[in-house]
Amino acid sequence: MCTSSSKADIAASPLKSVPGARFYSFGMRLLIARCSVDYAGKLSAHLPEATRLLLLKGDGSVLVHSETGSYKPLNWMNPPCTIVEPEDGIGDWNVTNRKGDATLVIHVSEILHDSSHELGEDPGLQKDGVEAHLQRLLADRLDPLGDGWSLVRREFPTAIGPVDLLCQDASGNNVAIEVKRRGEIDGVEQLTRYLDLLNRDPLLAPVRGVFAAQEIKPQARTLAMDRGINCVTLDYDEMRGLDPEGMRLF
Amino acid sequence: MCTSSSKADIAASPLKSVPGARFYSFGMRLLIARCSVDYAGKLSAHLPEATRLLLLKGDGSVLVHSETGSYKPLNWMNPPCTIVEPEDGIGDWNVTNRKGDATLVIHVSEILHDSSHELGEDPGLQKDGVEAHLQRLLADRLDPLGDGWSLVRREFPTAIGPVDLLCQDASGNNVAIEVKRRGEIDGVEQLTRYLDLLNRDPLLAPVRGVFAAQEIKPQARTLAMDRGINCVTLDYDEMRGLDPEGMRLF
DNA sequence: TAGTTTATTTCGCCC
DNA sequence: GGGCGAAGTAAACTA
Repeated sequence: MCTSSSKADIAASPLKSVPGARFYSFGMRLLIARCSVDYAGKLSAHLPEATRLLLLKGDGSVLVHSETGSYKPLNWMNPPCTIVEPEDGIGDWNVTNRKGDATLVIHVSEILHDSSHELGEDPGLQKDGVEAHLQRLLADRLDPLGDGWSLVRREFPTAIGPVDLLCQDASGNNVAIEVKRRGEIDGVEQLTRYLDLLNRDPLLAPVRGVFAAQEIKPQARTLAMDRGINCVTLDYDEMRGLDPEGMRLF
Repeated sequence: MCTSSSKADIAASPLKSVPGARFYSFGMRLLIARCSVDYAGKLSAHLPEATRLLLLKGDGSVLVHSETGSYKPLNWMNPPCTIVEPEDGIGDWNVTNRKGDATLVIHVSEILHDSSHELGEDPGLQKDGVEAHLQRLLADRLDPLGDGWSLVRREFPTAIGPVDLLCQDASGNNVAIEVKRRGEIDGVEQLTRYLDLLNRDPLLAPVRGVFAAQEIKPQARTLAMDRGINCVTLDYDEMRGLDPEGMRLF
């Protein structure tokens, strides 16, 4: 029925205990259980008894998955919510959301698997056509910046975070480049902070800045010009066409 | 980092093995792994390395979940698709869909947990105002079925799933009732399977069937009659009005 | 922060 | 099976 191997069997995810019940704080818990489910919120729904995966996320959200079907769970509860679990796991698991306008009751009759895991924060998804890809395309071919440019490093590290691109122009001067899909004032401020820092390093200085984006808002352009930062508008489709490397993503 | 308990550690879900790789046929596999992910399909997306839950469903679909966030996975692959796994699990897991217009590559650097489970078929979700509620209303008041009926059990369990209602008619004969909002051929087939099973049990046999729905399609009615299954059309509003218990949902 | 638009939408329903 | 519209929409983006 089940095979299992875990590299570590250490302390469970932190749980606050109260008599007869436990509340989750964080961590991810996986249960394979025979259960029926009742949901009452904007609508009412019911799942007849069957064996399912119960996924209890660190933020209190709950997902009920079956063996088939797409990524949408059969039933679920969005965070933030509170889970109250019966003493031995058998019985009603009551899930309520913070707003109090929905409840999910999982009637567990048998638990076939139960494990908890600490995953930590997730850096999150990067989609193409956005900053990450623009940065890659630009790093591969610096043409839009001018002739004779060379790349020093992508994601050049500084104390306050990595600069998107550090380059040298045709004269051999260092240039810090901030890449955005949509260039707004925030981006100019960000680049300004990087330039401040980079220009304190005698090995790099003088470093000037280029603000590169698919679209640059007038206010951002004005601020950039005022601070001596050049603006470059990037044509995504053209860059993608120019650069054979750009065709394969990541 | 992890606590785990499994009731049974028997054979894994059936897997077809080929040199250096395994293909899934069914079962559900849970992996907690350090990984990065690349997706290329209608769009391209990338997940930097982190520890995540990899959910490999029986139909070949794959879900990549983090510890937070709602029910939508960070990344996923819809069924049907094929999973090719590296020899020891470390390395690239290649997921391709049947149509061949999308690929998902999971670069696994460390596996913290790995378990497989057989869940079996799921009876599926029943939404409000419909099946579940009709079932409850009918269970509370069996009037629409005839006089002198009594309820044996709601969701009477069988090997292939729960029967909506098991009743006894005025003569004390068992009757299995399948409740649908819209009665179609599938529902009749479903009830037929239940009846087959129930009638093998000498303690229950003979068990006849009743197909109850708000609306019964002509084809379904014909098939039901042909199999000796009675059809009952349910008037939702009338049942709701008759039964004071029926007013509160679940 | 709130309103609007998008989605690897998913899902149900009708034809 | 293809088209249409809702979804416990969720999530991203814009103002």
